[in-house]
Amino acid sequence: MPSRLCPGVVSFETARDIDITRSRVCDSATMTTLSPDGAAGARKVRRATMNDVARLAGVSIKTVSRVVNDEAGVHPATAERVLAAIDQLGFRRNLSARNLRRGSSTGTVGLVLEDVGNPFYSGVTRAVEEISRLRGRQVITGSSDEDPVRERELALEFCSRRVDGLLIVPAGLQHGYLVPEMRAGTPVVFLDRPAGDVVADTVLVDNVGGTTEAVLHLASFGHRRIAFLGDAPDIFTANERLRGYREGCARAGIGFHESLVVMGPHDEVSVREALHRLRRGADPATAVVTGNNRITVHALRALAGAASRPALVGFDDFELADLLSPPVSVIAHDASALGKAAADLLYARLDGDGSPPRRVVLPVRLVARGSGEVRA
Amino acid sequence: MPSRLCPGVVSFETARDIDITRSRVCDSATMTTLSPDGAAGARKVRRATMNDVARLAGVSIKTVSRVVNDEAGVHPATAERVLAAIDQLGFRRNLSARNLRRGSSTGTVGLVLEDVGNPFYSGVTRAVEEISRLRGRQVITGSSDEDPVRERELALEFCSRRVDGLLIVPAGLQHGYLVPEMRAGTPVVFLDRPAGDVVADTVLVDNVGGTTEAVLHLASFGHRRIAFLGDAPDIFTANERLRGYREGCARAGIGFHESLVVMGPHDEVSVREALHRLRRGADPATAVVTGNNRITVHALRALAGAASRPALVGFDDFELADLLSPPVSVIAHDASALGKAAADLLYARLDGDGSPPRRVVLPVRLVARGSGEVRA
DNA sequence: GAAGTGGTGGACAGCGTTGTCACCGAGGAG
DNA sequence: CTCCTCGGTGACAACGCTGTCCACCACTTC
Repeated sequence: MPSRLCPGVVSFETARDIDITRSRVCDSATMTTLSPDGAAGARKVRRATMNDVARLAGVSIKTVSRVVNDEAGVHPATAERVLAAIDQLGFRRNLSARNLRRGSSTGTVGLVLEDVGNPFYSGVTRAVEEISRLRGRQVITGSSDEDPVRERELALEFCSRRVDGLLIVPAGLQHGYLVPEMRAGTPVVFLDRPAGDVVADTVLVDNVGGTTEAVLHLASFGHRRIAFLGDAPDIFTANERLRGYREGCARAGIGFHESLVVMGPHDEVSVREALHRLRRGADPATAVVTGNNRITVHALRALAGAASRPALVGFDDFELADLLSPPVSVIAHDASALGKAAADLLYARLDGDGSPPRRVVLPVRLVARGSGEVRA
Repeated sequence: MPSRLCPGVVSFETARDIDITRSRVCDSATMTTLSPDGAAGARKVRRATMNDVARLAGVSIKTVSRVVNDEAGVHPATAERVLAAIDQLGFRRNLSARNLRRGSSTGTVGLVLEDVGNPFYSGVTRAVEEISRLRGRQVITGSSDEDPVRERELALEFCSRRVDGLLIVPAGLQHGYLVPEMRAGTPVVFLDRPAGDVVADTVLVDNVGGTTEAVLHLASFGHRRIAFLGDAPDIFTANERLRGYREGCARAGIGFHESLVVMGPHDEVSVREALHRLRRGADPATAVVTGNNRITVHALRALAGAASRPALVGFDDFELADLLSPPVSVIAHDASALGKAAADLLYARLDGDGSPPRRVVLPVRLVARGSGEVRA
């Protein structure tokens, strides 16, 4: 057993540094049955084609095609021979060649997002996959890591693969590169953020409304010094949420104070420092709105040991928010609803919907759990 | 603003029921610039081919190919004309046709897992994607939802698409269907669980060792009535962890009691009931080992309001475990390490590694945070 | 003037499929 | 016996691209 007992209480670790050199390796002797080829390995072997099957079965290639495609008009005995040959050779129809010849769709859609590893986007991915499954299509994903160049590479690569449609969480603001693709008939739907300079279907969440609501909610508990910790303002959602914050301040009649706003990019340290700064001095912040779930989590960690806590409302819901103490109030929106709405829009286009581009804004909900319901 | 203020404190909700019919829709009039085609839409248009480009540029198709592929020996002026034509027609090389002709790889690998939406697997996905990116390959994913039929469909579909390799989190125990594919030279690596009846590369985590360690850890704090809540025993990892639990009980000298084991499938209700049952009576459990992160979370929710809590160690780490009170002790293993190890193995095969199939067992780590360090 | 030489471009085949059309032999109608 | 139908089958081209090979046009060199 390679790991040892840890006697003490240690802080959170992601176990990212597990030492792979200490991994155990068993050889095949301890394993069972059914080796695919004595000594296995990826020897580069030409795959059997219909031609090979045809030769072996003593029929023409066309007959093989008929059998493979379940076309009528093949003598049962012939079909039998063909199937036996297929089995013997391990033949599997080459979909690329098929699609090429038929000029039909490739049965794939491309999904470009910021990071598949982020739970929010993996929820989106799952929803897209689910809808695509019903439509008989496969999903190819790629993570842009918020890099416009990478986004472009991915999207165009997908186009070269002739995806039937493209779902994109935009990383940048320039999407002119997609115009030829769209003109060529590839529908594109933008998710979570709009494209900068292209008119296309877009699915967003109500960033402004949600943040406004968060501020009003906090103000209704008597808070007048409400801070906002947001992501880098060149990210669409961050900027929108900042707008919502301003709007909320205005509507609550508490004024907008530059000094209460700290935009990112944020990491654990910067959030900690920002909170520290905001909460000292003569007129400290008594409440905080955090601009996304990463920032919320950083904030919670920074406040973990603190004697007093500001009231807190976070944008984005996250698992276990209800089990923390106090439970965290959030502006919730649903990754799978976002993915579903976008996929539905895409498939409507693929079904021939030629109406003008739509912009769908999904509602958000304030989920009050406790952290935001504290009197000033 | 479609949503309203929620005055009270409500319990956790996933916002899954957001009403899409209340979504706002803006028409394109409110949008900006650069419409791809006056009235857009996915009119099915034949995409420009090299032939079209050649005609327009007044050169042969081969010359276009040369330009597109940056081959030497094209007069700059000719290249210029070709590039202009490409631009005008929005031509983009068809990768399927190219790969078909060249007999080269499709530059894709297939990843079949249980659910992309699950944070653990999305971590795996991200790692696989990252490695694949370095190798210039795209990843196609599919979720089997623990259904062997679906897994098989996905894997074979991927093979039809001629993926260069396959990474599979097995849903069932029969994988003979992959033998022809493996024999045809498609390398397959199994992740997280072994295949039932095929010898192939496999990457696992140390399920037995981890659970044993959890039990010994709890026993070291004086617990002698340690319960185990595990997933359905036909799932490999669940069964292995049960084995580890037995082993731990044996080594701790506390005996194995059938009545302290409750295997799944589990949902929130069944976990709640199981815990309730285990903790009453004359000789109640004073400690619990939970068999995966879902079960751990269910257990935490069930215990949230309770007056007294059993000591708890969960298999699988999860975000925020350190911020709960008490912080949750876990057996941690790393999704991205798993994905990376599997991808590395796959690419080694693609690079020609013909050695016998390997089984890699990644170590796990006990991360003691508090919930498990409670005296009996 | 004949024979190389290097730079430029095209004709053609073929990757693995499928759509079109034509063929062949058996059987039924006239 | 001829004509026609019809089930079963195959030859062939083509999908979009690239590898091979060859043609052509200056030029240079003997």
